[in-house]
Amino acid sequence: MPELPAVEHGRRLAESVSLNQVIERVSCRRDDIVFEGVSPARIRRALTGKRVLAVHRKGKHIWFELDQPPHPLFHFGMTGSFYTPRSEALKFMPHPGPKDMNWPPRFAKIHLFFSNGNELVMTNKRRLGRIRLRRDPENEPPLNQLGFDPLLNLQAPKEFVHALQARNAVIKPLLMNQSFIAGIGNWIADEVLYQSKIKPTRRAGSLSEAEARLLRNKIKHVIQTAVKADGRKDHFPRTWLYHRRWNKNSHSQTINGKPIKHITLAGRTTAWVPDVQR
DNA sequence: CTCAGTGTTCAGTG
DNA sequence: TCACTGAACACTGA
Repeated sequence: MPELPAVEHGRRLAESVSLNQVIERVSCRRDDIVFEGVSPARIRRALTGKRVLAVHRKGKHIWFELDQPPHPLFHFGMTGSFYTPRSEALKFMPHPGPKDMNWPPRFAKIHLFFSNGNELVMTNKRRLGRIRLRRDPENEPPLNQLGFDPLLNLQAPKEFVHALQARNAVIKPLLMNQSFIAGIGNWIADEVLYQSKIKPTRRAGSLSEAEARLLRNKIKHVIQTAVKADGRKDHFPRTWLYHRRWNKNSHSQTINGKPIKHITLAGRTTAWVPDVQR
């Protein structure tokens, strides 16, 4: 599910059920991939009886600030999500068991029970997500390796222009480089380049100041708009490439009738519009 | 049966 | 150090 807007949606959901609550019970099974070697016993010991003081996000990472370390960090990978018993999205979650048994959802990796009766589950279908424990999350990997978060700390235009001009990298992979900017993934990179009229194979250092400024503003615009849509992608503006990028047949086109081309960059499918992007 | 996918990391190369 | 590529991870759904 997750680039920055979807992760922020998850953060808000988690905050809404857990803020100032005590974690009364933790249910999880051993999973040495998702829990990165942390045993169920250690997770339970770290979380049970602790109070949630805040739920933070940087880039695509979420972490709970507890009243006592270590603090849990969550990364969704490509297929992770938070759910509560009242999540709308649960209706679309298939479950192999009898009907009306969609709680906890399929692929649940950790299930938290709070003192106010609320519950929160993190699912992870493909197991590319991670749940970690850190004593000082912001000053340890992976959080301290992240670049600036474009929702919380977007660079000033001048700084951003200079940061781009200092790089020889291809612009699209650079936008997805989490140590440069934290939170942009495949579809947002394509969207902001399309809206900025910049060809995804351009070198960052080749952008004019005007292009770099426009790109910065589109990053801000796309992310803020997607965050406001709060998980409802059908609320994204109809002009966005997003709605049409997945159709990979040779006739796919934008809302204005411009052909959409698909190439591979940095191992990822890249949708772009040659008539618009230079 | 094959393959791509809203992600990340690591090894190998230049 | 920087930059790029490909493979690996893991598994569902088209």
